[in-house]
Amino acid sequence: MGEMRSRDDDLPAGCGAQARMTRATIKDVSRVAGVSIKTVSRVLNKERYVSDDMRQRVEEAVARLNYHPSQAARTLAGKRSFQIGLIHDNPSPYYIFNMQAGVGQRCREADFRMIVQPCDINSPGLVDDIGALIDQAQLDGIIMTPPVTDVGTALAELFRRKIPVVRVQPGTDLTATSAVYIDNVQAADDMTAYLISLGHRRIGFVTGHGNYFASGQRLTGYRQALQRAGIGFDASLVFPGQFDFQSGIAAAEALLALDQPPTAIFASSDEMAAGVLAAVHRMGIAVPRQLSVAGFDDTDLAQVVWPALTTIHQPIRDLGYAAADLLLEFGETMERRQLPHKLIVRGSTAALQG
Amino acid sequence: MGEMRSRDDDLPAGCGAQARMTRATIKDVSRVAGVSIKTVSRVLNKERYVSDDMRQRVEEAVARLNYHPSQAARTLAGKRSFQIGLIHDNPSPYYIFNMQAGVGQRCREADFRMIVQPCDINSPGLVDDIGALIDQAQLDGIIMTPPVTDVGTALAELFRRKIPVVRVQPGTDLTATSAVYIDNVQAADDMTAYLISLGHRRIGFVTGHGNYFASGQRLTGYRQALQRAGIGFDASLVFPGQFDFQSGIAAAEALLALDQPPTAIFASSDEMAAGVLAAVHRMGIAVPRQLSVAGFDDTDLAQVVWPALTTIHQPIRDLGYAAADLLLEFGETMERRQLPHKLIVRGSTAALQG
DNA sequence: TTCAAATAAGATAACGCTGTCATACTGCAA
DNA sequence: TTGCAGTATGACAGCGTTATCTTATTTGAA
Repeated sequence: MGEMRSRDDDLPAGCGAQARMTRATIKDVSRVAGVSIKTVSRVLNKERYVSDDMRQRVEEAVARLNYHPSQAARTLAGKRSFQIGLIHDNPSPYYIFNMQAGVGQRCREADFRMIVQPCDINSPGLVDDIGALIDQAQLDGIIMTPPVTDVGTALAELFRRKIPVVRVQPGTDLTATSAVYIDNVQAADDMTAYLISLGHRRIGFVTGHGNYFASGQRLTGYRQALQRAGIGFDASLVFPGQFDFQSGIAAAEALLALDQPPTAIFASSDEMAAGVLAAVHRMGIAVPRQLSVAGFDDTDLAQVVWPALTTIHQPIRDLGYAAADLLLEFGETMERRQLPHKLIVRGSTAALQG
Repeated sequence: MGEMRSRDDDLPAGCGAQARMTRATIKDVSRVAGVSIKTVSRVLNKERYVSDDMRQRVEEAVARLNYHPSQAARTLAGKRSFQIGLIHDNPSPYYIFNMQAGVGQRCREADFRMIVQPCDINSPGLVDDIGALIDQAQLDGIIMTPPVTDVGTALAELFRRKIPVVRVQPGTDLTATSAVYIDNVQAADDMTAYLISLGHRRIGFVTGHGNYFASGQRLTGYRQALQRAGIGFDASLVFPGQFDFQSGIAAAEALLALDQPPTAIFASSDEMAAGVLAAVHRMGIAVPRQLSVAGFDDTDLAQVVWPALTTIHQPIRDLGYAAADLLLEFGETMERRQLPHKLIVRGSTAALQG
């Protein structure tokens, strides 16, 4: 493997003090501003005890030289790296994209950098990989998304290293770290109650993947709403899915083959709801006239299928922003933040036809 | 703003040589292995002129101490940072997710790290942001995706810094940097020819966003196939889209309102094809019986709408992998790599009904 | 043999910052 | 007037690596 070639091979030979284009350093800034290196450092780090005069001179020099501090040098010399890690094992582009967008925005505001690390919760090397990441990058904090949030060995490793952690929608050890989350139980309850309000009594439910605690929480919400409405729980109306499109197809086929098929199907992800729609289209069943379909998440997908999905909006980007915010504002101090979900009504649900 | 709290505040007081949990350094390794620091460095960097004996002793010590070199120290001391940047201004989660996956995989193989930097091509600060990123992180190379690929000022800045660059699907200055790409003209030609082979003569075309050169290339391919088949080009069949869902809806409404509506619509993105499907469903037109619809990209979307889209598979993940590969293998040396696309036939297209 | 080149290892100086300590100058209460 | 807290600046030693130079030792061709 050749790897990268050196970049400084084209110097005009034989010229000692040639004006090489080289990055400005803090030393250059201090010289131009006529102050000490330490004073420049103070200004850069917004420390106290710097006179306005100094601050201004430094800032001018920084601007003039277009100086940007070396991340590496700061990390090496200081106790902080200004980097946080986002660890995920999530196959959904939509989820990851928005999570990154939220975390990334908060990082940018604080001049932090986000290091994204995909992983595999079934890999035996998971814990080592996380440890290596923290060691190598000297991370100041970690954000985890489900289902990595609930891998005990990984959590233990993080505690061992005493690194601040924020988990998004954790399922276990709820009080062990800071966390941001939505109320999945209430959200599923809301959707189920909405379907009931449309007159539906037999409501199919497609669960999510067993690795995700949210799956169980959503099922709980579904049962809770049924109970409140005095509708008996019928286990045959619950189909175990995996959050994916194929699960939705399988669920629709199974549920609609029942003797008493449901008049509405609530899938606990938009992907699965899209699967339900596809299967149902193939069978020639009209949505929402003959069957109401609801999803969960409000991904891009929800607006792109036909008919557009009634679903629960999960503020993924905001969750990411909040997670980073907790990390940057509170560090090790435990803090929890619940964000609001929202029922979004679109064309895939309708009142039960007489 | 409190920012992160210090992490070393919980030392049991009054204990000098307390066994603080602290990262192993190269010095520790050298001591344990009984060799010099430099020899450890040589082994770590796979340099020549190290005896097998030494190598083994060092490797054992590394494993025993669970040592991971400090990224920061390496970057500061060396000429390389083992980091490359991925710069994008792309709103598509699917595209970004897969691009990151490809680049990320190649990086992992080479023990490099990927820094993802979203940007805004219309922001006046674009060039400065890119410069700051390179300075701060001391990047060894840059990968750019469309449409940032074709921002002249940004390119100029990269040249000024003499940093290796690989562009994905560039539209301008084709020979200025290394590049990976697919043959958009041929791909659109393939799809158009396929539709023609199904008997279609009036084929609507929905173009992509003007910022992307691929948009024009796909239109060229469409015209090329028509011409070869002896079908006259009808400008009224071409609808200007923006690559998004709404464009597809608008396109379908416009094209199907023509006196002589098309029997097939080729949208140059899956999103737009999904929009066409949605509009068409609403109008009660059956796909593919009454109208064939084709997309481009083969995103997740293509298999999740109904009917599933006939589309061109664009190997986004592979493009990312190839881009990183070019960067790591060739550095500044110019290199180009064209990847194959593939026509994927699914349920949204059918032979023209007599 | 004999000496240059290839091989193998170490000592030590950077790299560009931050932390710590020292220094000096301000007030302002005693 | 003294002194002491608060304010403002600088000198200098690291941080954990790699680069450069130096010092053996071995190899191989003349």
